Amino acid sequence: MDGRVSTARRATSADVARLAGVSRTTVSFVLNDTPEQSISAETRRRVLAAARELAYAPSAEARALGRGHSTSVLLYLPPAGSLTEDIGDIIERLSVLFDEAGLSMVIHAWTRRPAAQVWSSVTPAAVLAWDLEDDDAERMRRNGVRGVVSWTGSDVMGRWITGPREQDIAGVQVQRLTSAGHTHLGYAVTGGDHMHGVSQWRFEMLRRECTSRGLPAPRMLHLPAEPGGAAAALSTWRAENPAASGVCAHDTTAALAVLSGMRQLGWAAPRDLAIVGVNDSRAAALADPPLTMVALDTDVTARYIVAVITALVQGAPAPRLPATAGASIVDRDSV
Amino acid sequence: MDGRVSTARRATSADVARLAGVSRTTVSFVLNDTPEQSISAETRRRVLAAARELAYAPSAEARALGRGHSTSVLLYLPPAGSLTEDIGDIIERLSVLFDEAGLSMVIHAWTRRPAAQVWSSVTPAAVLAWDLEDDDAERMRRNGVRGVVSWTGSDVMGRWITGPREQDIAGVQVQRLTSAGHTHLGYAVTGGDHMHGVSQWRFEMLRRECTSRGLPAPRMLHLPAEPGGAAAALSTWRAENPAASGVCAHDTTAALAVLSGMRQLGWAAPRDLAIVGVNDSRAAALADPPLTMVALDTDVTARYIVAVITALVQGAPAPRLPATAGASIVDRDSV
DNA sequence: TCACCAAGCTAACACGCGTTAGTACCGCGG
DNA sequence: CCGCGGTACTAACGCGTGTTAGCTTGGTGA
Repeated sequence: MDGRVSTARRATSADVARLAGVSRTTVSFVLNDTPEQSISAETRRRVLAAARELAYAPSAEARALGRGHSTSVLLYLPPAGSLTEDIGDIIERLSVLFDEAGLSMVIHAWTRRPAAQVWSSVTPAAVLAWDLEDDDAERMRRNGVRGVVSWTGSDVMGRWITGPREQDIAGVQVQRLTSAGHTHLGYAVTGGDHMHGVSQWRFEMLRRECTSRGLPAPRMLHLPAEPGGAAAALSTWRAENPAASGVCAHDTTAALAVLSGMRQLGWAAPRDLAIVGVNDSRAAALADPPLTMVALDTDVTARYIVAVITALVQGAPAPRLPATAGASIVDRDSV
Repeated sequence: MDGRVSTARRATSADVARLAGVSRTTVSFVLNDTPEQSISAETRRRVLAAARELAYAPSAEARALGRGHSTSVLLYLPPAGSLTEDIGDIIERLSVLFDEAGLSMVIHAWTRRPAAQVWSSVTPAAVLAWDLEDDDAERMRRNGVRGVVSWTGSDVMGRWITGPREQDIAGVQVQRLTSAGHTHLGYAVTGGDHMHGVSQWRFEMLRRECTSRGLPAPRMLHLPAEPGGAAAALSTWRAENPAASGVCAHDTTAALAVLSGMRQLGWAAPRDLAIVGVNDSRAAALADPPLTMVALDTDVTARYIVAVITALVQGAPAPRLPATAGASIVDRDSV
């Protein structure tokens, strides 16, 4: 119950040096396996033993200070309310992978206050943002951030990350619906989401996919989050687009909202309307009927993001998108 | 498309000093409003102007190096897969609040590798963990971490954070079910979750709540994630506990799983089984029937967590739990 | 005139690390 | 005996802060 502050001081490389009876420099050479330096086996053994005994771990701050940039990656969270299960999965994955790459992930919510103050607090090696203005990106670069990557924005980097991915998603969705005989499609999204970059981008990809296959352009279906409103929005949308028989939902919530509205109207899926959602989740699997979803391979996606960022941090050319696209269909009963 | 590295160097306090025509020390005095130091109005003005012109932001690393600890709070993520919508909300809230408190939040996934190496990468001022072993906590304290807080563990700090909260949740759940006439209750949880500290802890709280009200102890209902298995588990559970008429679900997924199993068995909620879930979500509101849930006030919770941690970091006594408990019922149709 | 004080500012150190430029030692060919 | 090269190590610097001790300058009382 006490708020007592431990006075324990963590071990420094000087402590290790003292215990091993060598200089601090030698400790650094041993622990970093500095090439072109010859250390006798006996000395190396003593240093390692001392380090282990003191549970020595180098200070990231001091290291960053010397090198000029830290090993932390600043991740801007998506707009409020969109930290959902699937995004959570990717973040979890990213955390592990960055860890393995020797980087640590710092998370900040996306607020509109002067960006400088935010990244000043960490001096990140790279910034991974959900959606990034061009001038923000440029300002970050000018302040020494080595990698600036956005998931959805107009920055070139962004397309590397999610652009092709979004295209794959749209492709899988349309493919599944057309193979079931649906040609007139809709794009369903809930709440204020339709204003965000992600859904704009995905809607655009969907449009391109449809025109490239010679299908009519998809029709936007904007649903409120409450069940009652969903039914109303659904019936007016059907009245305006009588031919539409299949809908691509933006996420699990949108798919569930469509389902809920249909239930109120006495419609059944897929008989009256077929649904393909994006980002599989437990809620989607447990819905009635269980939802057919496009699953994003979070591991592939996360791995690629980490590969791009580590490359940028090291000044190497960024890798090309992996061949395995990472978007696959999970067939259930809503198509 | 180029991975070019910007050569731009960020401004340091020395740059500001040069531009303002004063010493670096004076710059530091002005920018930190160091008390007991007298700076002329004119000098102060020049320094502030120079700092603004250069868009100067102090280096967090250098500051941390001097002070001995950083301003970052290390947040251990819950075990894989449990980063759900509501937890996401809290994390989002935490990020904003820590930001306002001048702390930055670093996220690490919970892996079982030597903890030392993890927190060495950030030298955190505090650690906020989902579940923490006592010896891990002690080791962190010894290594200079000022605040060690766990959400669910046996650490005293943990009880400050979520202990009373869990108790409130259990209280609200039981209250709602008993007021609807249900006295024989169950506790539903999915997947491997029943092994984790959170659900153990909540089950325990539920048990205490029931005995304190003179009700029989709740019966654990463990559901697999797939719909089919849910139906089977549900019917054997009912066979073993024929009197049980109400169930407290651990989260949205558990509530949906119960619902899905009931659907397969031809049961209807609340007629055949009443359900109260925890942590309201959009999926719960869109279920059939819409689920009655206990909503955790994420803002109150997050605010309290931040208050405790900032107090610990500053060496002040931690505040008492706020009066508003932050757990309230969201009435829908499953009770 | 001298001592003294406050105001306003600066030199210099510490923080913990990586790294460059060295130093001491030793064996060996000339 | 001298020079040379390789091995094994160390002194010292810089990274950008915050902070302590001290330095000048001008004014004031004795």
